[in-house]
Amino acid sequence: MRPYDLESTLLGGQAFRWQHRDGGWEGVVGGRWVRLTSTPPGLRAEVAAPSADWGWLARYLRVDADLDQIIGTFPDDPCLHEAVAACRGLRLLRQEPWECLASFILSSTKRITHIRQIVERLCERYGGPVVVPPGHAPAWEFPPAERLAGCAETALRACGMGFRAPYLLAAARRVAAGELDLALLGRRPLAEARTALIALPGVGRKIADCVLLFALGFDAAFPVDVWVLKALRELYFPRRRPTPRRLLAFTESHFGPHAGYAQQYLFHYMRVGGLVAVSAD
DNA sequence: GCCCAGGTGAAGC
DNA sequence: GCTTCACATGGG
Repeated sequence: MRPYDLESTLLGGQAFRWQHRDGGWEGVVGGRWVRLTSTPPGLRAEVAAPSADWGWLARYLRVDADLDQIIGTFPDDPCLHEAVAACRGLRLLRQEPWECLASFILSSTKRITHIRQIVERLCERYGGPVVVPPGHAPAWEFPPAERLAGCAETALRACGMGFRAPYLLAAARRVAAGELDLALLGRRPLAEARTALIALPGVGRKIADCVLLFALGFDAAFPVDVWVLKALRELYFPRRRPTPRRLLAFTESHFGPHAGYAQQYLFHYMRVGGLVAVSAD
């Protein structure tokens, strides 16, 4: 297996439930408790309930993704190569669409640590318990849309999500009612899937692209948040500030078919402070 | 106390 | 079309 960096992948702002414990990463995938450890050149997974087939985990971790091939499609651009070199083994996950959508609805103007807190509170209160190893602290699944659709807005607010509560509730109701079929979106063209997501209140281009990229398999999606915006401006438009329209056109044309991977490398690179050294040159 | 956070929607030029 | 601002909440 090619390099797989669990820390930058699991804690880098794609998913919000993984916890570092005793040298491993513990989380819940598809209602199953999992503990992952890095055992170069591979990964080791422990589960609490017997599992005959590991397809669900391989799919989530995208272990079949050929990282070298993907990086090979990036433009020949020194800034991007520097970002890639700085976090070798950073991967994209393929998350459950509902969990991903709900989590990113909660993400607007929130720090990653705080998003994690809100999501965990939501799971503790409304997610069913999952099987954990004997003696292990309890763990919960991510609450299904049907469960949250039945909650009062005030109950959701009590999880600390503030003005995002009505947005989460509206999304849960539409998914639970079958008016929005997230699995189906993954089989539609990117633009169509994006339009369907943006139709939800509280979901704009950025959150839609996160869901397209992190859950629905659209590697060309390119979420632009404050960090990536900063990276794009400093690296590619150092002189004058581009209009949002022009910036969008650039992200859609410059980075290639796996633009979303490039985005994640830039995001991670900015957050660990790598760009400071580059722009100081 | 003040500032800001993996944004969005509405209102103002 | 582009810019500005409110929107809850918690941590630095």
